[in-house]
Amino acid sequence: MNKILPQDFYFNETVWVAKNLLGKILVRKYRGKIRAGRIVETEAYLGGDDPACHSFGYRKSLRNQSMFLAGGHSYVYFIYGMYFCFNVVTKSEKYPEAVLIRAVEPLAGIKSATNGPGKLCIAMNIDKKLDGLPLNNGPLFIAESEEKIKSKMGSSARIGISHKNAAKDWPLRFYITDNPYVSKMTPKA
DNA sequence: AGTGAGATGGCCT
DNA sequence: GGCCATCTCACTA
Repeated sequence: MNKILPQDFYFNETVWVAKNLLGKILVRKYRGKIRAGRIVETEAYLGGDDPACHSFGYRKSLRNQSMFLAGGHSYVYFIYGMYFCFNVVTKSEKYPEAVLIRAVEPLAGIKSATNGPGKLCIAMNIDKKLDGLPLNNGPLFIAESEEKIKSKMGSSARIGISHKNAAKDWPLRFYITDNPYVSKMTPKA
């Protein structure tokens, strides 16, 4: 079994974590079975000073309270009335920052598409019950990849940010170029 | 290929 | 009431 990432991996700067999660393995244990995928697309959300982040202005609410946990916890929220999105919390409790996992490449036990944040949560059975959990050895964790993947990284503005948002052009989306499982969505104009 | 609308519901002001 | 860190389908061309 691959080595599980230590919690201090997540204490680093959020952009560093977003870039370095590319290639890592997301593992979901559900009813005694393993579902796993290689992370190929992420986005950084920079907490109190990021107008596109749920915790902008350091406002804490029922929905976003998991962002105020220490790095290495999950933040799962419900969006558009039908989808969940999965994030990894970074840094310390003082900084409500996180990395959105936007797409994974299926490796094991996956039966449907994983090339988007809502779709990968369906494929890996990630929902609100997994919100706020430590990503160590529970039903959901992230592990090193054993083989070195030769891949280039690309970046862009984040997807789905309102055109009125001051942070809509911030280049905080990272992905493995030429990977077919990167989402097809494009930033708003 | 690109655009636009609808599904669908919790949360915030 | 309006806004969403989405996705799919139907439409134009």
